[in-house]
Amino acid sequence: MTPQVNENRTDVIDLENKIRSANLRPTRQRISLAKLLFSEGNRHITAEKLHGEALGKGVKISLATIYNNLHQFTTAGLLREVVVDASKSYFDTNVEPHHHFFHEDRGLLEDISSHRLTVDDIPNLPEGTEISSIDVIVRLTKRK
Amino acid sequence: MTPQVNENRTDVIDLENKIRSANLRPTRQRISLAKLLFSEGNRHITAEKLHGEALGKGVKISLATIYNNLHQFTTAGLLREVVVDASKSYFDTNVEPHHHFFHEDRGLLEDISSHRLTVDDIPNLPEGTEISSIDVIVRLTKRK
DNA sequence: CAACAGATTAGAACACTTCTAAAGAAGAAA
DNA sequence: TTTCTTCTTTAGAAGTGTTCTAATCTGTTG
Ligand SMILES: [Mn+2]
Ligand SMILES: [Mn+2]
Ligand SMILES: [Zn+2]
Ligand SMILES: [Zn+2]
Repeated sequence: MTPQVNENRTDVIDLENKIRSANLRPTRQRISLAKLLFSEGNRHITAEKLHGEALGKGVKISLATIYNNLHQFTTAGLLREVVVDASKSYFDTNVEPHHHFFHEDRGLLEDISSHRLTVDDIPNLPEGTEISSIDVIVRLTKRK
Repeated sequence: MTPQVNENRTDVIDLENKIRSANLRPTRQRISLAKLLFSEGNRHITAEKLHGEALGKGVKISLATIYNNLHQFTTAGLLREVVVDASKSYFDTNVEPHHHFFHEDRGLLEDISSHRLTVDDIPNLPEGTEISSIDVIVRLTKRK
């Protein structure tokens, strides 16, 4: 199955370029993380979960490296951080402006396109400030 | 100045009733906290800041008691918890539905009435869920 | 290759929060 | 009032997610 192999090769090269475009060296650890984060659809994931996933797939990587890279990817605009829980950070591979459903019971995030949900009538901003972002979280529980 | 004294007496009695209405005993610590939290306008405050404030006013109270009571007040509907920072919790004395400006540099919250800011076109909810709350955070930075 | 800057790592440290279990205080009953 | 019960407070230990440290390792450039 050469096509399979070629596809994988190409994928890795794309990921390496993505990493290089952030001025970062494509190390074994970064490539593995990029594969987990970016190779299929959008993800919302915490550092510890990602670490567990990596170890589960046999990728040897320390938790410090997970944090280092999540922050570096975030700084480079490859990820964004979503604040929904006062005790842990979620990283989002969708960096377009958008909003979220948050399933409180499962600790799970789901995107809401900002074309669908809109925020209206934002009041005048306090003097000397500008908007850095607008976050809408629709918190969900099980229907009773 | 008897009026002063009477006013204070009445305030404390109101606070004691507020505490009793939550099925909690009006202890010295609870009355002091209620005074700090509820006696002038709406507040957004963290546990450690409130602890510092109490100590600063000579109220002897442990941090554990601050946390215990913030949670008890929240459960009783006297406070709500606002998630804006992945590393600490803010408690809000305004329990009406409303939204927030968050001054990221100063770690400071400011209310936006939900009459002024509205969220439109919330998409259909995922199967089997219902909305528990909708939080809008308008994050602000210093204007450059 | 050599040389260097950047990256990874284990484990310590940190900040915030929760837990534990013992002592203290409030309210009800008598 | 005194007694009894239940609730509350507390110091400090423990827990949790995250960041730091400083030694080692690896990618890149010449
Ligand atoms: Mn962070
Ligand atoms: Mn809490
Ligand atoms: Zn998202
Ligand atoms: Zn508020």
